[in-house]
Amino acid sequence: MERYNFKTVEEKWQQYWGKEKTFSTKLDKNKKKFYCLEMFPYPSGKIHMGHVRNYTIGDVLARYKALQGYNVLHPMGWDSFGMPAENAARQNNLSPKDWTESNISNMKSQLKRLGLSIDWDREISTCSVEYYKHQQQFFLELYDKGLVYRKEQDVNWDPVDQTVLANEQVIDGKGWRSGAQVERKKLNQWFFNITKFSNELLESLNSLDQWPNKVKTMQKNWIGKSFGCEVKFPISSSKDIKEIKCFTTRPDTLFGLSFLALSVDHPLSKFYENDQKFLEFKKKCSETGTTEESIASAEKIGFKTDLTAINPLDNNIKVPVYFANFVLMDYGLGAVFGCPAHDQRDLDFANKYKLDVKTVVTPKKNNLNFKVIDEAYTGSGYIFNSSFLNGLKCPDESIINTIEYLEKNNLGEKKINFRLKDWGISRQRYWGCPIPIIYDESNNPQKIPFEMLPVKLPQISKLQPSGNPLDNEVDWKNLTIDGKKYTRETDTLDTFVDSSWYFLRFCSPTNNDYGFSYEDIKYWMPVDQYIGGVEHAILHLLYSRFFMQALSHKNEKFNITEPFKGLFTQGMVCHETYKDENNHWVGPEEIFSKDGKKYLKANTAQEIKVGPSESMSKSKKNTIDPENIINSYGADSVRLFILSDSPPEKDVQWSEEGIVASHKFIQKLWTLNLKIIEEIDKDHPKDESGEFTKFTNKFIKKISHNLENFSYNIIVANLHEMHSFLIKEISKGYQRKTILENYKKILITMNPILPHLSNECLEIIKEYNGIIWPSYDEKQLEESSSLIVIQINGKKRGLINTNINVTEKEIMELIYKDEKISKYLIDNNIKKQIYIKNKLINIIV
RNA sequence: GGGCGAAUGGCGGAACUGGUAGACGCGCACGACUCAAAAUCGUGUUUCGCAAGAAGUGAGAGUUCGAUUCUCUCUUCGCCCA
Repeated sequence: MERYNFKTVEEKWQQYWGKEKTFSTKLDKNKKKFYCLEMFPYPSGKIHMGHVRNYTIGDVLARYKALQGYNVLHPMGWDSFGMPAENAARQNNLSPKDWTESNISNMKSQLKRLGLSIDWDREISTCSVEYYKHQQQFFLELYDKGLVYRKEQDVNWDPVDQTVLANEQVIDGKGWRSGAQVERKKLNQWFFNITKFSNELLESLNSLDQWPNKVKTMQKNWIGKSFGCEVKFPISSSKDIKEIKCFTTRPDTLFGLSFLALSVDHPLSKFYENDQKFLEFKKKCSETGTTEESIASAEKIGFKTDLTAINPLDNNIKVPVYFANFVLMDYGLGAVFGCPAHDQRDLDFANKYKLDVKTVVTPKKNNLNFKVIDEAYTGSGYIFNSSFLNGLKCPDESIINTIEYLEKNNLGEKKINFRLKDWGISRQRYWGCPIPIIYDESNNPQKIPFEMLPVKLPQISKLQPSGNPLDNEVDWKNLTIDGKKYTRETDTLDTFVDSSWYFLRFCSPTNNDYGFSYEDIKYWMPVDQYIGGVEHAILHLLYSRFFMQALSHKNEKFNITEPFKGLFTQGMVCHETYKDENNHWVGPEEIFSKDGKKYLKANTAQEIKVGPSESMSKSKKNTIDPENIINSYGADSVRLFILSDSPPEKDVQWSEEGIVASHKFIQKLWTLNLKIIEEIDKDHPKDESGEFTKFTNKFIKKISHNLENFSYNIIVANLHEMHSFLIKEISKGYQRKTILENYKKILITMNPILPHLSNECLEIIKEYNGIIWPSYDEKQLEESSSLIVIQINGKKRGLINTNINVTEKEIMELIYKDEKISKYLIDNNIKKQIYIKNKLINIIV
């Protein structure tokens, strides 16, 4: 029998799609649009299984919507600025541009072999001038709106490599490459004022009803709105200091006050600039990293000042003031009050410096002997030991009352604080979008004149091993305008900026004078379905949402506030892990199996230890190269398997057996096709059964429903059911007309998942033209008989197949005739009967 | 520590608004074809039991005629934030 030649067929259709420009999309106001977008890849060199899964999920949806008649925008591009290119260039002595471009061309051809319905005419790459010139324009626009500013901020500084490190490059407080102890260093950097929109970004989450709750919660927590209060603490000191303001979410614990703690960058530090001991302490603080985690895990240390703070609620309570390493200037006011009994961090600090610990919250109202010793109590309860606050229910009632009291007596005021910080966008890197700023001779920053855009990234033949590359490009860095000397900003933009508006660019990929045209985005935006990994749940999605806020700020023409209407986060692709007897990771390709056990190929006697299935990663060597798999089994097999074993939002386990099974199934569908062609040719004079048409209608309903719900794994099961039904049913004898009509519909419903095979079969039966998503006939779904479950006392005792819509009385008669069931009724009185029409009867005896 | 989510055969997983638990696939077993093997096809496969039957969706309670599904408590695991 003829076997299915996936190589020829898949290549044929991929060429056809390319030549016919099947997936090129044009703005068409008469058609309803559907914008389907998957997170664009970083061009690392080769596609991996995660990409295969992401883009297959998106492609199924895009093809389904297109068959339904939508004008589908399904583009693809490259998130092509970033550090890996710079690292690779340093290692292999080539230019980041060449490295990136060759990766793109390789990955593009790999993606094409998956048979994705992508409009390649809209391809964009963020590292091209054509893309980033518009980004520079946006930067200046935001600058004019006052949403860009410069300030000093701590960075992770690697003293050996003379470079700034991202948080993930700091491992155990050391630089990932040099191994040097990372320092905190202050640097002038550019910021986007994302916190201006904290409230909008938070409130607007409520409108995103097609986002997973999980992601919305994560964003909510990240923005971190908290209600609290600024409290004024009077200071007694010989210096010119009257008061210190602290932000707190727990003013109700004020009577538990035992110290104030200030950031070393607090304005008051100016009084200690000549104090050698303070400067030493400040230096010590800089040895801790800048992440919240490293600050939380570092030992709490303090520098005691000569100041004394007075509790605003009771002038008799006087406490010391410290500078402390765990207080950061960019949270709240850079000053906090310490209440050790009800905050673990404060308790650690108080114990270290032998400060008072006064318990002011008790879990039970009557337990007035409750005392915190070495574990802070942060739960709810009642206030005590607190003068006029005693007895208040904590936290809600007590906080409200305290704030009210403080405000009335002008001791503090209610404040809302956000955890969200402004977005630092400066990167001391070469391979990124240049920041369109220049500095005059007194080092004052200013916008580059508009007509001098774009600021092109200079070609650098050889990157130095350390330092900021653009800083060394003297010819590029220095420039003269109207006889005046200037230097360029040598930092580049965070690559998250690149990905914060790329979905707008896809709408107008060739628009030359602006990043997009308003006409295009009015039609295409928002993205109807965005699909990608949950690892971008916070930053990328939040930054993109901010970018829409920023662009629409003071611009009536731009009225998109949320870029992504629907969001779907897919799970990861996992694989078993293997280790040899020396505990070294071993890749799946180095292994063969015999009698159910796995051995090392190179050394046939060595048995391999099989570890748990974990997400594919190079370090664990448990990756599978999609290209090899496509070569061996074809794109349709890969698509089928990547969708089949798990729901798309959960992790899926890649297995050799699985892909083989999918491939076999493709062959089976081909065999079915051959059999159907035979039956078509036979052209039986009349239909011997109505089951085929009935099945087709049910099938369409199921597949449509499962497509709408992303239940792609169930669709694969439906396809198997379809195969086993049809392979038997078809030989019953059907007219040519009946077969063609039904089989065509079935092939179309298969199309989103198995586009090559489906198209090929449609062409063979000469039904390729005018394919649209089939509808189903409700009448055909009606059953002529029903299978009724008979329960006695809630237990299943039998099934009765009978006419549709039988009455309860008729069913009881049938039950009495059935000995197997009726034996449970003899000698028993029926107390109650519950009858669900056409489904079930439960008899209580 | 806080938040969110999950737990169903040997394995991945089905089960629409409470109504036949285990669809579909993998694996395994047996059979057919074959000199033989591979491929292919067929049958079976939750557990205990020869059977009749009984038990069964992480554990325990509750609501209900009926709970994988709803409520509460607990255990374990995962993710995010600290």
